[in-house]
Amino acid sequence: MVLTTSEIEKLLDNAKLRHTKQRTQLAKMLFKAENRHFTAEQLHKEAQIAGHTISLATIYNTLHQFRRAGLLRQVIVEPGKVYFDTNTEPHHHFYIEDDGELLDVERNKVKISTLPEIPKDCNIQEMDVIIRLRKK
Amino acid sequence: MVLTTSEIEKLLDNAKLRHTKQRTQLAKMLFKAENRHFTAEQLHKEAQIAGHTISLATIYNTLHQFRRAGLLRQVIVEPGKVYFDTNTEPHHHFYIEDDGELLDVERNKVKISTLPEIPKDCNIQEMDVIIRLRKK
DNA sequence: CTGTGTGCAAACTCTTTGCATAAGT
DNA sequence: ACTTATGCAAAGAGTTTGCACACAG
Repeated sequence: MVLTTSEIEKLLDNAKLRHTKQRTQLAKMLFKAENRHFTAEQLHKEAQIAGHTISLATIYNTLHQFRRAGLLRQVIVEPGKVYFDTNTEPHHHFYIEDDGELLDVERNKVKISTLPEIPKDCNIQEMDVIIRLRKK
Repeated sequence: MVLTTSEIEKLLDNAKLRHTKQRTQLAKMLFKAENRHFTAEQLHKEAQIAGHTISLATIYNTLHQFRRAGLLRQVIVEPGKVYFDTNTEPHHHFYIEDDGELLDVERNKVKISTLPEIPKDCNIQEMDVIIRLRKK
């Protein structure tokens, strides 16, 4: 996203979320830089290293609030671990299994020319393409 | 798969797994019918309804043994839940979010004409396409 | 017999929840 | 003041593991 501090404040306003210390700190960590992928645990560690006081529970709460506000997306690539992605545009992923790293793949880099017939009475909600990689 | 009892016995032989009561019962539940998708929990319930005596731990152990033997595949579509799939051919999935149901999509029904550049020093391990559906 | 498999319960990991306290507006 | 957010610890879901006993070869 790469937003400025004042843009981040607008983001919170739009989401009708109070500008608390923790929320603002997390928002800055997430949206001041390029798109990123992370787990709650990773973000927690990172916040602590940055010297912020924030509990893991608050990280989870905040991430879900951001997700509901459309600022984050969940990516499921491994059992028992939820990744979050600051890129909310439709796109795909590389997943490097060796070290659990997620990389964005722009949507137009994967051309899907044929789609299967969708079961009647269903709508497509989303389409995930995960290309699993192993290091040589 | 739709195998006969004797084919299932060969399956276990090839995987170098003893023909124990529980293992054989599970193998029959899984491979005597068409391809299916299920969680360990679901399979456990089903086994109990069928009157089999088998613990959840043994279900997990057996599923992982089958997976190592290449008889099953894992599919990750939801946080905190692992689905298994008896279809080990490369293929894709519909996931009906409303009721947690997985459906196979044959590989040739999804034509991918362009692929992104793979990071150097990596190989494609697998490619998952999950089409998430919602009921109207 | 010998070694592997099984069931149970306990442990573990990740995530969510309840509740008292703290902070925002 | 009033309301919402936070932190902690406890609870929860799904899965894995350790160990004594049971069973297959």
